[in-house]
Amino acid sequence: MRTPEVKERADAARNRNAVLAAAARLFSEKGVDGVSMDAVAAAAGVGKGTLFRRFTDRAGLAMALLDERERELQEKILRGPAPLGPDAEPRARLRAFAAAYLDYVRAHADLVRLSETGTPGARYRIGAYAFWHLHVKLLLAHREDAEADAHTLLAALAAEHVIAMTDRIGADRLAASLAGMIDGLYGASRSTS
Amino acid sequence: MRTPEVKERADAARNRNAVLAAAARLFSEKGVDGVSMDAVAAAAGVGKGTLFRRFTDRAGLAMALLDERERELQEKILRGPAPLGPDAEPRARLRAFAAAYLDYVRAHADLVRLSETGTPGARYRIGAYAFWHLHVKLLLAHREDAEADAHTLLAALAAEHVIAMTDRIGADRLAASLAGMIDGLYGASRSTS
DNA sequence: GGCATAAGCGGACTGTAGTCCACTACTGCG
DNA sequence: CGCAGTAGTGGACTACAGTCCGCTTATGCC
Repeated sequence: MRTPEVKERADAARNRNAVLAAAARLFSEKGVDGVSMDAVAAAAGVGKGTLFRRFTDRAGLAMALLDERERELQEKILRGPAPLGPDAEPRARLRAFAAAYLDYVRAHADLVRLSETGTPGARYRIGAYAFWHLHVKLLLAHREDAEADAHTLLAALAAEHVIAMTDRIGADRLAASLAGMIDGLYGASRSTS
Repeated sequence: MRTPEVKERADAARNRNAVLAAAARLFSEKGVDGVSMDAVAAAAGVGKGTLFRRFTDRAGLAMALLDERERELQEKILRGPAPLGPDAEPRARLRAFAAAYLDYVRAHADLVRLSETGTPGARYRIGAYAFWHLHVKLLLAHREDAEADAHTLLAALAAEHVIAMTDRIGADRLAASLAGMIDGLYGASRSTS
């Protein structure tokens, strides 16, 4: 988990791990949509109250499960080799990010969708989104409003969209379209710098 | 409703109108999220089964309510004056579409979100999406993969995204970012905002 | 007008997310 | 070591979306 603000009691930690393990197993066995929160609680041997206290809701549980994978990608971006890492040129790096993030979403499609679809606006409030957004924004520093453009680009990487597009045009065409869009952002800069 | 494939029985039509009227009233009184399907059924004086038989689910009810507004915009696009209508240049027309659609979403934010958020992928299956997509695709005919690019552009107009962005950067910056993105797709040096 | 038939109806029922709160048992302190 | 206090627990409970199926009634035909 991301930040235990205060030290966590031993029994609580044990239960949290039990829940994560049970959830991971059930989700992979029956699919994300085939598992109820009751089932997770029962399989983990805890009560429902405990489950919700720790993870807030279904989306929160999904986020916790994604946490590790997500951090791998963040690590590669911050310290890994080019083109993802800091040694690449911005445009190439942004293209690489889009491709890598697309892979990440596709690899965990249902979980990511679940994590983005809980309460309205959930996607935009989670720490991970802030990270991706900051990264893209910095790579778009030449734009007049890099912050807004970063959001716009990330919209096309929302799980809901990625899943639907994978279905109807395939991941390759989606990736190519994103790459083209990125090129457009470098080629048609409205900034004077 | 869009197309009664077969003639509809008189009592059915009466009930459908009662439901739409009741739903419109309740939604505007208490907000979309403050109204349950039971409440709509009760207010319309029909049973729950009837409500679901006609509208399938919550999202379907939202779509039915949006139907008329949506068609107004479609009409302006198909036959209205420039820049939205067919007499404008593609780029200007696409910019105008993005702005107009953005307004449409913002004007009915909760309903549109509801209509897009029902079952996973709902947004992409409804007829309206097909219409917008076709329109954008035709305006992007010069692109290598106009179909994919149209999807990518529309991703930034999903209700979820529009609502979140309105909150955090404001509609104007979102609109400007979309315009810039469109300019990028035309490969051009800038045109006036 | 009377009848057959299927479209339409409605409300009881099911499954699930999320809440609540009385109870339990760690943990730190004296 | 024993106690106080609070973090943690669990399962009964609520609210709601969506399903099911036996009953009702509009409609078209004779």
